[in-house]
Amino acid sequence: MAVTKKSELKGTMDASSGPKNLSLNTHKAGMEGLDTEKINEIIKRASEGSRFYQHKQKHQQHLNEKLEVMKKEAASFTKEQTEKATKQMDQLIQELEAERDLSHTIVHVDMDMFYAAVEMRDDPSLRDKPMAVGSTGMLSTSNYAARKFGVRAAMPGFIGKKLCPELTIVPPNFSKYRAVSQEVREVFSHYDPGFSPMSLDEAYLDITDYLQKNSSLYVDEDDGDNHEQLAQAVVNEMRHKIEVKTQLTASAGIAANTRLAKVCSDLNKPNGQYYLPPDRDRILEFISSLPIRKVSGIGNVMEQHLQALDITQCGHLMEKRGLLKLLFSETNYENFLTIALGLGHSTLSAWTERDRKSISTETTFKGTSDRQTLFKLSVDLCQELAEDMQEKDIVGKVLTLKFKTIDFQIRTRAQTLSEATLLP
DNA sequence: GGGGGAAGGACCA
DNA sequence: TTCCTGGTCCTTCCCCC
Ligand SMILES: Nc1ncnc2c1ncn2[C@H]1C[C@H](O)[C@@H](COP(=O)(O)OP(=O)(O)OP(=O)(O)O)O1
Ligand SMILES: [Mg+2]
Ligand SMILES: [Mg+2]
Repeated sequence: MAVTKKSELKGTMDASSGPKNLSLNTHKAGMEGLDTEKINEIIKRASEGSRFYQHKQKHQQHLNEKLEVMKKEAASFTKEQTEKATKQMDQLIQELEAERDLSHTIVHVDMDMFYAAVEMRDDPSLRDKPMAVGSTGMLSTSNYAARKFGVRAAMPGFIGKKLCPELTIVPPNFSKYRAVSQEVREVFSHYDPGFSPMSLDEAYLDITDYLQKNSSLYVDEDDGDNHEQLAQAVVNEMRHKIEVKTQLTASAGIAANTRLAKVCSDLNKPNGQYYLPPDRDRILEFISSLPIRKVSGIGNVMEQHLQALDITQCGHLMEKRGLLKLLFSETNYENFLTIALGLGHSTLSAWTERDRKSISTETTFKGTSDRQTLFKLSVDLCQELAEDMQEKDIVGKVLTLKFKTIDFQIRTRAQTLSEATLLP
């Protein structure tokens, strides 16, 4: 059992932790095309029979049933229905196209194997050795030597050890990562004072202004169409500055909007960058063969839904747009269209000065049903959360208790308070 | 049809 | 033997106006 106390400022809930499909998450990042056969075998053997694995299988089974229902529904639509839906989607496309904005240059910067890189920098004995940051219970990230063995983020440490017995596991030092992150952000602010940090190790920058004002520093004037040269030079310099300042490398993607920039930052990892020209045809060409899973927001479950409809690349979203309109919610099919068109936020205004919506603290411990033990843990978490809120000068309106059973079911109980309150 | 509340779930780093 | 933590946003259901 695990217990969480969460205080929220608005009114929603959440859960966490998403398992993978049936085997290893090979798509994400790091090493491509190694002996995945063997790796999956080891993972399966290590986890088979465990409560976690049982839970995962149950989840997958439930999903399979839903996929079957969806496929039946998809087969039941008439040609007329699909054609009509396609026409309606075409109308939407017109509206979306009218808003396409290719005038901004957005950069997504993402540090390479961030936590692991910091630990390797500060302890030379860890370099060249496979290592990961985390605990026996869970790894936050791994270095590239470890990724060769299939050791990855969101993998429990004990499985990492089975894949790679010589793996060194280092406990995380969050205050250190926060300090490094601060240094990196100082570099960002030189290129875009309004940059949007998305986590400790990544941020979006809108360098449109910077390019316009400083182009003469990087390229010869009157050189015709030099946007690529200019943007590449600026981002290269930025990554270089980060490396000089922190001894850590970063990768970057340069494109006309945040969605594309994010995809691009992954393409030449580590210590590389990728430039996608702000040109409609080039963007559509790029996006059409892109695996849907590479798009931020499409996870394991949605990938399986789409795969069941033979949609694996973003271009397929366009081909099957009528069917998608009939099967999915409005938010979903509109999102699919923007993906298929290579659209996204071309400014960072959506992210500026967002107030936080929730604050929480949770802990996982050895399973118990003992009332007193659970009560004591709850009180401690409340205490911790209250201190955290006091420190950050936050008041809450909704209090949520979250608990996780030994078979990984997550339940939440929430109560709205009549007044925003600090101490429950 | 809507808003507010409660519960659950997908996804991200 | 063993599968984290702290966030965001979306969907569904229910009650009620
Ligand atoms: N599932 C997770 N749980 C906790 N922390 C995580 C998790 N995934 C990632 N992190 C942390 C550790 C990472 O160093 C940091 C940045 O994530 P991310 O950029 O995805 O990977 P990375 O920087 O370690 O490697 P990469 O070189 O692929 O970018 O966030
Ligand atoms: Mg990273
Ligand atoms: Mg990242």
